[in-house]
Amino acid sequence: MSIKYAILGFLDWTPLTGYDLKKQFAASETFHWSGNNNQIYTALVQLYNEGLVSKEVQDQESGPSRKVYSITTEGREALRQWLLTPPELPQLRHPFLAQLAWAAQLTAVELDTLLSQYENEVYVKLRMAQEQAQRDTRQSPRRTPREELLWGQIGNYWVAFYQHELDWVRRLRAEVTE
Amino acid sequence: MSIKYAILGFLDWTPLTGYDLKKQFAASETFHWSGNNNQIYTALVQLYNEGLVSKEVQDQESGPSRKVYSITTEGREALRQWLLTPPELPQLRHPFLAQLAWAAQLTAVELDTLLSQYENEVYVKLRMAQEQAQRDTRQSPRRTPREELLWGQIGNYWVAFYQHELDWVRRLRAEVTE
DNA sequence: CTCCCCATGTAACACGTTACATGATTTG
DNA sequence: CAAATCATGTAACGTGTTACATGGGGAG
Repeated sequence: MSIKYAILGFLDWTPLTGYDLKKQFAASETFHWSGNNNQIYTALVQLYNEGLVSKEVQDQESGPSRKVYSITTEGREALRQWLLTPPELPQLRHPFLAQLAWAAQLTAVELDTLLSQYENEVYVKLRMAQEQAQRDTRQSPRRTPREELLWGQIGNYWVAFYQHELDWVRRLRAEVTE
Repeated sequence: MSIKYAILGFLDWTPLTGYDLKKQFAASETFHWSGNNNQIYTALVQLYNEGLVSKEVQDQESGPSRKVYSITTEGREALRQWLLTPPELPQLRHPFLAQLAWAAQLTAVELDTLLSQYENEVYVKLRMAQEQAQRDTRQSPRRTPREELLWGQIGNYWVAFYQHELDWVRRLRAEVTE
């Protein structure tokens, strides 16, 4: 469960509640746990039991009490250890390729419709990634130039990925049409 | 469970056993169900119950009896319907980006080591994808030029993906070093 | 009045990976 | 003699998604 380390990373930045973390995860594809209640709250409990985070309960007049989590010294050490572990390769799941694999039996029009739909969806995603990257760089209050560079290149990564995808499908569409 | 449609696709090509399918899946990243026993055999049972495939049991003198599955007319129809469904966007899971997000706290040497490890792993993957693509085109006994084109572009896709990844990490490494 | 935000959590389900279990035949 | 290949399947576990449940406060 690498979500634990992602959480430790955010908490190393500043103390946060489960709800805050949920928003952080939802905001970036890099932390792909799509704003997932289930995993975040259970991971926080586990991290707490392992002593990697501490919590401060703030009772509120209305609603459930906020639980603000902070990283502990042990947590910082665990995070650092994880940072040094060998990198994992990306996992790309691409059901559309499987669809295309058998799509030769479609008519020319049907196939082009499929490709054009895909092209549009990718285009929308690309725009979203671009806006996200801009938002990130504009307000980026990163701690060091190194961190700034890394976050910049990460945002960049997603833009480039969808751009690459778009180029690919456009080329394919052209080839299929002729 | 889109694995069912992937199976139907292969069976539309030629009758196969579960074991054959397992090898097919293992051979290509496009069908990302990593040669997964569990899902293949249960999916076949389900497809059979739904009447989308038929099976011929061949008793053997030794070992378990082979079950050769063929696609039925209903199966062909289901496959065609699936081919026309709106395309799904790719899902890219990239834990290394999450690692990088917090890697600014590492020393320059540690960070470069990490990036160089990653570069090597991606390079290996790229080479594997290239070989796979070559093998595919060389022996490709595809049914139509359209199918040939599509399979070619799919193999191509994986090569381009890892190439893109390699370029990205090399650029990043250069930027971090200076 | 409805919808969204805050804030916590649980439950059910779907999907994926690894390992286990059996056992003959072939290859190194 | 060990190992990989053929060929079937099951079990356990881990991860990920969606929906449910509760309930106050504010905005449109």
